[in-house]
Amino acid sequence: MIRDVIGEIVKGAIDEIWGTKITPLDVLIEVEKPQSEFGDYAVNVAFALSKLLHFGPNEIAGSLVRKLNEKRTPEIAKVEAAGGYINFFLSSEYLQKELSKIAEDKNFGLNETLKGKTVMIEYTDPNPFKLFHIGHLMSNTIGESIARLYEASGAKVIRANYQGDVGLHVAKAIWEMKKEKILPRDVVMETLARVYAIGSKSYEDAEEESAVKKEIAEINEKIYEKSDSEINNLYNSGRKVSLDNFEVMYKKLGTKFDVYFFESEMGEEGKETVLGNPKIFKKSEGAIVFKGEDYGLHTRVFINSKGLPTYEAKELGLNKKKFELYPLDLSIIITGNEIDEYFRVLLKVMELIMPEVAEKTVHISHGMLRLPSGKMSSRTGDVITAEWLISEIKSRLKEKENKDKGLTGEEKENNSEQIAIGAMKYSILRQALGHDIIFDFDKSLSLEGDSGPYAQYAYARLKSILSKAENYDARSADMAVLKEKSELELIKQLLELPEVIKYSGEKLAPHHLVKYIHELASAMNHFYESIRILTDEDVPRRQARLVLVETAAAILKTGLGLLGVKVLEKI
RNA sequence: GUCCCCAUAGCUCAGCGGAAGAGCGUCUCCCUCCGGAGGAGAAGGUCGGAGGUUCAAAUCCUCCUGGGGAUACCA
Repeated sequence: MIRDVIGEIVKGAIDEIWGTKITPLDVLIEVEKPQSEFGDYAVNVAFALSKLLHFGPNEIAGSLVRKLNEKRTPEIAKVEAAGGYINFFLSSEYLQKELSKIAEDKNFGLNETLKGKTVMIEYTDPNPFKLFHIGHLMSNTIGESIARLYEASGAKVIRANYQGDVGLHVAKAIWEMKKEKILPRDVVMETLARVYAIGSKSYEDAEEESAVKKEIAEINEKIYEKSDSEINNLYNSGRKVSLDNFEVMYKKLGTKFDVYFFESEMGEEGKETVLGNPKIFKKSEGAIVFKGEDYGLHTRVFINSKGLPTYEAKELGLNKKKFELYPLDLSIIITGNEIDEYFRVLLKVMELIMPEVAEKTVHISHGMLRLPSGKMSSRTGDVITAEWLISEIKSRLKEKENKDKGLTGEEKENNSEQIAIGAMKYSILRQALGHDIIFDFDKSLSLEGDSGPYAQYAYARLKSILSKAENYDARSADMAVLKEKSELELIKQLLELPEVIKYSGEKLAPHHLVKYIHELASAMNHFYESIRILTDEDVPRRQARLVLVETAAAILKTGLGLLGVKVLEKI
């Protein structure tokens, strides 16, 4: 890569000038990307050298530039010293040559740093009997993007989904279903949304030791024991309706899970694990707990006073099972950040009782999507569902629909769905993980500028140009005719892709890729505003420009694909 | 109380040891021209405050202030 080339020649120059005084190991040569007006790449070794050599950074940078200018490298057109920095400008010849290479490289951008590794990524994790809300949308969007980034680095990715099909939330819903005398066969999604909201409100409003709380606790136990046939029937029906509903959403979002885990399957394993480690867990007030305070954490209950495993115990079972079922090199769990500290306790417990699992398990979290009024909650019923959000974006898109491009009704519908989902995913992935997104429609969900639709639109325009073009061929076109600034800037941008993919994957940070995509789409828009393509009289140049358009479109498609955003040929 | 996370332009956010950035919003321009969900330009910041480390701090450390989360049988 070009960074390595620059690093090498700088190292060579340092060695030639000061070889007797310092070794190249004394200083770390970092090649970074400065603001574009300073150059394409910059090296700041002069600052570090100035301390070792007792000269000013400016003077040292100047000496290095003089040395670098003595022998030219074909990749570099110009080297400058400025304010202690050494700035490098790439040559047109280099850019043109690279473009011909990537124009024919179908796998451009991908790398093999994780080849042979198996990685499980657990994400989305919705709970049957509850709605699929925007929190799940966030988890799904982030998890899917990270899964794709890992695949782009050569890993075998197993997409996992852990769904909470037992627990108090289910009991609350069934309690209300029983009260309303709902028959199992009549249960639909709307029923579940309603009974859960009412059941959970009743639970919250009820006094301690009240009949309501007792009844719900009793149902919870019966679900666990599967001892009551009426409850079993309601449970089975509600569970299936929920899961089918989730499946529709996964398909819409473009996720296909390889494995589903259920909370109901983890209780036994988890309970055994806890009981099998009496040195780690302690009895306290009738429950079995882990005293986190000994490790600077807090105490958590693993088996409650009724003898039932809590979520914590089940999570132990789950993580154990993951490694029993698959030869994992890494297990990533994605959740909301409100359970960060809970997870720190859990990981500490895992470290103590299954260190081989713990050391390969990573928990990363995202912030909450918040309403301006406060925390989003599905308990009180003011939940924002994924379904609602997508349809709301769709209706906002209608206001700015383009004039007719000869699309059928079906194509239009598919377009608006994909643009809405793209806009939503883009705005989730746009910011670094872990921070809350204050969900204000007009502010946080942009459809212009740095947004999904902007990138999809740039792609559609390139495709539109290509669809009107005569035959052109990447093998015969000579890229040396591409000399305009906008052309060269676009090529530079294209060449960044491999590094961005690698970096975003390593850092588990899709937002770096999002930033790149915006810069790429912006370079494209600038490019086709400033030059003519189809009407260019110079035939060889027209051919070369078409190859550039085609390559740029392919790279934008790759990049958006890694975000889980679909491109559209026509908008 | 204790423990985590956060504070950068009017708003939403990048940057996380080297040269203050993007989008939106505001103000100017650009459709005889391959799609205006677009392009060109301008205004706008002592990076919450105070110390410290460093040749160099938005970035690292300490304290303070303000916001969010967690803190025993929900997840």
